[in-house]
Amino acid sequence: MRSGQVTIKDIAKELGISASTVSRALKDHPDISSKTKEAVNELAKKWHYKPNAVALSLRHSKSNVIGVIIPEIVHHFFSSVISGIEKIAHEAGYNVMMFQSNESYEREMANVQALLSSRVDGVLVSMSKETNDFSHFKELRDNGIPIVFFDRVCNELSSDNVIVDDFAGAFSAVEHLINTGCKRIAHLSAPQHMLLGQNRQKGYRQALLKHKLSVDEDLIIKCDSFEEAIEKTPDLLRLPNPPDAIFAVNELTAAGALSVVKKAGFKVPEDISIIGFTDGVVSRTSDPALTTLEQHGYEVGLRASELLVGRITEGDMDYEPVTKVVKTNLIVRGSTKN
Amino acid sequence: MRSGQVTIKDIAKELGISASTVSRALKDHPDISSKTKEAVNELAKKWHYKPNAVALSLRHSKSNVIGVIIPEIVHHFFSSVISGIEKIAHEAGYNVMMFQSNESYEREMANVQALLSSRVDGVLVSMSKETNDFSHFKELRDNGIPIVFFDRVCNELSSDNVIVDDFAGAFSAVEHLINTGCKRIAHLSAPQHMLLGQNRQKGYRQALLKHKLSVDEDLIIKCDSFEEAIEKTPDLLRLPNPPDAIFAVNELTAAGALSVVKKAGFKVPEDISIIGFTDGVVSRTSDPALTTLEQHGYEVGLRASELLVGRITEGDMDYEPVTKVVKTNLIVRGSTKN
DNA sequence: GTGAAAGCGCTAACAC
DNA sequence: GTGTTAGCGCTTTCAC
Repeated sequence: MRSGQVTIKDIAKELGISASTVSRALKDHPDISSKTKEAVNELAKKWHYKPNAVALSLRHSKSNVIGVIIPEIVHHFFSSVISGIEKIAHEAGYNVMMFQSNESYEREMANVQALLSSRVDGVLVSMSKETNDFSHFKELRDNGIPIVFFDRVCNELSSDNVIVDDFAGAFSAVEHLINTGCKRIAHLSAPQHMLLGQNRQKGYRQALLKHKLSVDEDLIIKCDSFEEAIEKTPDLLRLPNPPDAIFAVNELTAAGALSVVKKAGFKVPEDISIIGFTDGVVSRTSDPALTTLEQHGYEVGLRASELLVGRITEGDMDYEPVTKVVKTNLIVRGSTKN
Repeated sequence: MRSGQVTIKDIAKELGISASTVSRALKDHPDISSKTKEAVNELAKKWHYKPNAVALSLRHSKSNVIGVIIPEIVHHFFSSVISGIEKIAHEAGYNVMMFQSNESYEREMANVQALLSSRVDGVLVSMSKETNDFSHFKELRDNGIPIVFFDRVCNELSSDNVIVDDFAGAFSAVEHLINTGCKRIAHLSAPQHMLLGQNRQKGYRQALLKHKLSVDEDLIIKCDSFEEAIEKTPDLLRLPNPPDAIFAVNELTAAGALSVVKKAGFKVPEDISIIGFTDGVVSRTSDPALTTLEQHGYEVGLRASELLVGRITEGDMDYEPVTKVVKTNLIVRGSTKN
């Protein structure tokens, strides 16, 4: 048989007609006789004809591919986002090309170059922690490729963004603790150079202020991983006046704190309440299950993808950037009081 | 300026030379004068020329894209695999196009169609649970596209596979339970049409046999998700002669069983030991932390990707399929006895 | 040392 | 109703 996959030419030759007729027949063009259409469609089916997306891309200067750059895929939040992106993209007829920056600025730039070369129709980005030069993103835009940032966005670049409402989320988490009777609330926080870390801490402080509780700086610790929580939570418990609640910046940190607190003989939530951020499997499967803020990674993916597909469809690069905020919501489970 | 991205023609026109000369200059062809080369390279740089990968793909009938189909990305194992795949692929100059089947046969077929259309150079697949017809994969192969299966492989298809050593892993898990004094070991198993499910069950049975323990079919239940474990584990506990250990086919199932067992008032591991498969965050953070088999997803991704890139490079579809086995190893934690 | 032309697969004017 | 032609961006033989 033919080498490689079946082309329109193969079908044309077999049926003794021209390639353009085959092309038209396949897309049900009104001019073509139903007899020809039938013959073409039958043979196309029999030979498993698949339109060559590469040729179509070249022809139409449109690849129907969107590129995604994320820091690291092995995080529940990011893989959820990808999942949401993938859903919308495929529904809209786009394929998804995936790149990890591994939190490296170098890799991120290389990824952008690959995306430019691939002539993707649009790009979704969550920036690496290292990135503070944005010319590679500008280059995308200069080439008419729309970008939507998500989660790790850039406020120097006026761009479309989809972000999680970190401030409000943190605020409601801490308020929930206060409403259930907690008075000395510790915060295990993310690094403050990340907007996310800043906003969650602000929410924490604001909630305390609102309820006339003083902010004790000893109760705020930079700590944002399971291991770090195992290491640093004991210090909190040893304080002369230990906390009666812990608000952790993410779920693994909450899980770490939970583990330490239980081992130290405290009851959760009776003695110490614990609350996390991001609803992953860990929160659901821990004992007690963790009260947490649902971060809706999947939702972030959906919104970002929708926004991007819209920008691509409009085809006009002269748009007014938009920032969409995905609300978090509190999921009350066993690690906080009623 | 020009609409869209810069092409070789733009450069040619600007310099008053032909497109072919520009093409040759860019790839340092010996025939071209160094003066021309310089001029071309300078302008290419100035104008941020990027070769159009789409045109190259069409020209060379090679897309430099590999497709990946996985059941669901939001699993630590699968996202680790992707991470490994991505690393090797990019090192070898391939981009990665990602598809989720969401455990649906329909979607998996649609994904394969998209991959065929996109003219990817090779495909990596971990099959959906629903899949038991493999003609879509045959179609890929018939079109000269090499496939490497990983984790969820298919023994009806003689194909390249990268698998985790499920048999040995299961065997050592069960042997560990036996060595720590368990006698009635239940198995929460994956569907038996999946090789993975078969092999883990075989390992389970073999370990019992080796240690002269009888296999009680009542203790083998098809159950491979958190929810299912919540639903079905109680049945096990209600048996006239309940188990003193549970070997679960994956980590979420183990976590579900753990939760039920604790709620029912049994002590883990004193009354009932529990062991999982796949080392994700849930196993590390549960209480007690789960003894489990490290499944090395990243390693699986590396091996699978390497194998695929090799097949693509060989360019000959007449190869002898190979199965690579990635070893598991037992991580002993608190959910089993000493 | 450089250019012209053909072709990868497909489509869309433009013919007839 | 169908065929011819040109062109998307690039490479590569074949000229000269």
